[in-house]
Amino acid sequence: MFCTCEIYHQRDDAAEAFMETHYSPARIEQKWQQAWENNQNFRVVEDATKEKYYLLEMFPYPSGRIHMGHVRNYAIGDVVARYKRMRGFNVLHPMGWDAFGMPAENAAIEHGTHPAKWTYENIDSMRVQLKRLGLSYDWQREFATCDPEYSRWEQLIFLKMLEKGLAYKKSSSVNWCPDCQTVLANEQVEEGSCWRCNNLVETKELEQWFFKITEYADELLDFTDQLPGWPERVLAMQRNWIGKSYGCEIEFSVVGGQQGIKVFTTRPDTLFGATFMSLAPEHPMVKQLVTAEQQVEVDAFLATVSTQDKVARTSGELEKQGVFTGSYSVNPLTGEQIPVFLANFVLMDYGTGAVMAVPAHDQRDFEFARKYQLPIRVVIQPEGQEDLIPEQMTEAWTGGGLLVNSGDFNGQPNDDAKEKIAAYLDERGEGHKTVNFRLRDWGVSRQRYWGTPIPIIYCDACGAVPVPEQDLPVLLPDDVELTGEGGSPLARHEGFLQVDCPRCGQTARRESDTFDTFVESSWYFARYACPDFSAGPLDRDAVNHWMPVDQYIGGIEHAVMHLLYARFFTKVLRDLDMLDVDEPFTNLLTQGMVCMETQRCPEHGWLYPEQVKDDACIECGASVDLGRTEKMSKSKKNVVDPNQLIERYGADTARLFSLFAAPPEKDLEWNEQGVEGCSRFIGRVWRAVVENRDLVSNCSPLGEVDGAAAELHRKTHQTIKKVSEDIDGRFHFNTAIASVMELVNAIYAFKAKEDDAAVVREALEAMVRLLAPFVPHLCEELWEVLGYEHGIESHGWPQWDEAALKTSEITLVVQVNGKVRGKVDVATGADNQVMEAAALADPNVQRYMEGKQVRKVICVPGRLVNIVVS
RNA sequence: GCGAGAGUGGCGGAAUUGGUAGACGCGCUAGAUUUAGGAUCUAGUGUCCCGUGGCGUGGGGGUUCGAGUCCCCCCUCUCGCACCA
Repeated sequence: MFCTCEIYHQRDDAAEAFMETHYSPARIEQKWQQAWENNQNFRVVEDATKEKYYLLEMFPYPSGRIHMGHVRNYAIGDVVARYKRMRGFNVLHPMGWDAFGMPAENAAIEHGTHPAKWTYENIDSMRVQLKRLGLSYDWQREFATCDPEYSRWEQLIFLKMLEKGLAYKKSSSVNWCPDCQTVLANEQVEEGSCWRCNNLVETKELEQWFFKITEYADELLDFTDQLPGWPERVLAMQRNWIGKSYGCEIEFSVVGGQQGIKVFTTRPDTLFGATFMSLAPEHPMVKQLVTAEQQVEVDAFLATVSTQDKVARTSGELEKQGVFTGSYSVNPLTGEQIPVFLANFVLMDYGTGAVMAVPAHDQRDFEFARKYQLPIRVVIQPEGQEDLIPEQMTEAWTGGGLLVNSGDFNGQPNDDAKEKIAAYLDERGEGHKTVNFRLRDWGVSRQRYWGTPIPIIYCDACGAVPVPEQDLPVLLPDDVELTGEGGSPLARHEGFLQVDCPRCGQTARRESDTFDTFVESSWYFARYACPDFSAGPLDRDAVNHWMPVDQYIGGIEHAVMHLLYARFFTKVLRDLDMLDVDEPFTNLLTQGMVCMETQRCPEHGWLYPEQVKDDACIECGASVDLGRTEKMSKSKKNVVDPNQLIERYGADTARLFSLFAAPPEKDLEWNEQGVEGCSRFIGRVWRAVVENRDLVSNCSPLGEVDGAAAELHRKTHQTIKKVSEDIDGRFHFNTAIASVMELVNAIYAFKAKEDDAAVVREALEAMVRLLAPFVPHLCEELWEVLGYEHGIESHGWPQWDEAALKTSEITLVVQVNGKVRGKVDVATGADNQVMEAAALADPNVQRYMEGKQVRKVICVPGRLVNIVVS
């Protein structure tokens, strides 16, 4: 058919030509994201012919909107994934959703939206946002942890742990808001009050489920020495958290009582100085120790302590308080009767919940003794100092020294006495050496709706009965009303609660608590190996193929909890025969925070960047105060929305700036002008290719080159080497990008003639391929402009040619007495004599040697000559 | 208090094993583009007196032919832990 309006056709052609010569991120980013999806470029299956590489970034909570922290985290990961893929690895790079948690319940309470609806809608919108960044995930492995298919297997793992005795139930104290009738996490207690209703928080004893992480304490600690790919500070934090300490358990008998009191101490050497004893208020022996005369006082004290929340109890700022029980115990070495106190700073869940108090040598005991006028006895005298006199002491002496007032042990160095007193006690059956951990078992019960139900049924006759495997998963009921008050909605949901006992068939009730959401994130990385496996939690073959994660990337805020729980779970899964590795993450990269300057208007408070124009508030025109640079947060309004950024500059620019502005492990300071700079660089890259397209198309192969062309050729290969080494292992993306910028500058500076086309083409191709992991859309498009049909990754990573790096001459620095006085060119590979001769011949060098005697000449081949004169 | 890390131009940051300190980018300055430009290109930009020179990596000492880098002392900042017996 004829067209009646040929003019429009011409216009279309013109428009097309325009679009192809002008960089349009919106067009090419959409084009390539579509292409990757259509071609399934990032889909991965086990492949015995390729080396596997499992790259994982910490999966996000589906809050609904991505923030700059996500952009940075996932941009870093994507560079590594794309680079490794180009290097020929079979890369597993999955993404999913840490989908259970409180924000969904809060949204339900505030807006009446069901947590599931809220969560899945957020996931849908966040997936779109992540895809807009062009991240190379195998989306077919995506899952959300709130999916019943995930819960099913988590519940099964729990049942297996129960069988092995790794999960158990015990009574434990929690923060309790009497008004909201609910349990609060430590971070929901603000200055002793409930974050929601501001009422005073109490502690309350509740029966809760625990995972026996302490059984793995030693292994978790020992393996911190076998994780060379982890940052030292993360390992240090974990060691600190595990807190292994060597000491002694000693039993003190009670005057007039049958049962003794056990204490744990790291200082058995100070035992002769124990002048009283402090027990945790929750100690099980409190009732039997309190005498009738002291009852009233003790009850008052216990009442006070119960109003102090857990955070305050362990904060260190709390005033030391205590009360005498009326009872006495016997110091096993001195035979002396010492009073037994209750003290608010003694914690029931560390050691034995009882402390032998040695006021002369422990600061807390010292303060306590002074307050309640208890005796202080020095048993260690520091060497080379004046003797300690109790009445004159202003603080405890916690250092070393020789024992005094310690019977047969007098005169011994205290380190020796630790061993000897422990041995002596052991002999007499009054104590023994032991180790103690700060790490406590992991309480996993949460009195919440939006979590994985704990698969237990309580029967009056049979007790706590596990839900039979074939009845899994225990599903959350849909018809719940979330108000935020009156405890967990599950505990009030009769339809959910009522169930027959699987063992005896009698009417029973379900457990209404759900798991801590850290449980889901403790094994998701293994499930990515087999997301659709339906015969169990993990497909052993697939998991053994992919695990461990070769590189894990995420925020430092997870240094202890998540990363320790994940390590623990891996060991549990190993011992349950579900996988075969000891540690989940071989290498860990903890990326820094994304920060930005804060801005404040005297009238309107914190301002978003878009509320400021020319350093003035757009509302009132007042000049704004620049605050300090801090982590981006909504409360300070120092945030940049990734979606707006992508709209304005494109995903490639957003990615490039995140990677260029700072090395990954350091904090990144967001700066609009820096973003502009990256955008400009992308424009330069684009034009370098487009403007040279005619020159380099159909050029002859690269032959012998010399002069400026040889220099560009060398620069190309130097850049390939530099970028390869910066990415591989070092993760110095900022310097990798900087070196490509140098190459681009060199391309611009090079005045190409017709017969230089091959050198220019080589430089352009290297530039495009080296940038592909960082700015993939741009590079795919330019690769196509350069005439290639298949995706850029299929061409692999460029190799540098060692021969091309070599120059016939190199420039040496010549120093006289360590100061640079000249530069000379010598042939590559020149020996020391040649170097020295060239250096001595330099006129300026000679000036500085005039009238002096040469003492020594140091030659560093290829670098410098240093002439030492006197 | 304990533990970890950091301190380099106006700013973000380079300098991988001790070998030209300040790569690269931002900002700034000047020039070009026969109009303008928050576009593009080119050049300059640690600092000090005029130079082919002096000084310069938080401060002080040391090792070395040579120190941002190694050793000792001190100062400042950031992060984590903190009544753990």
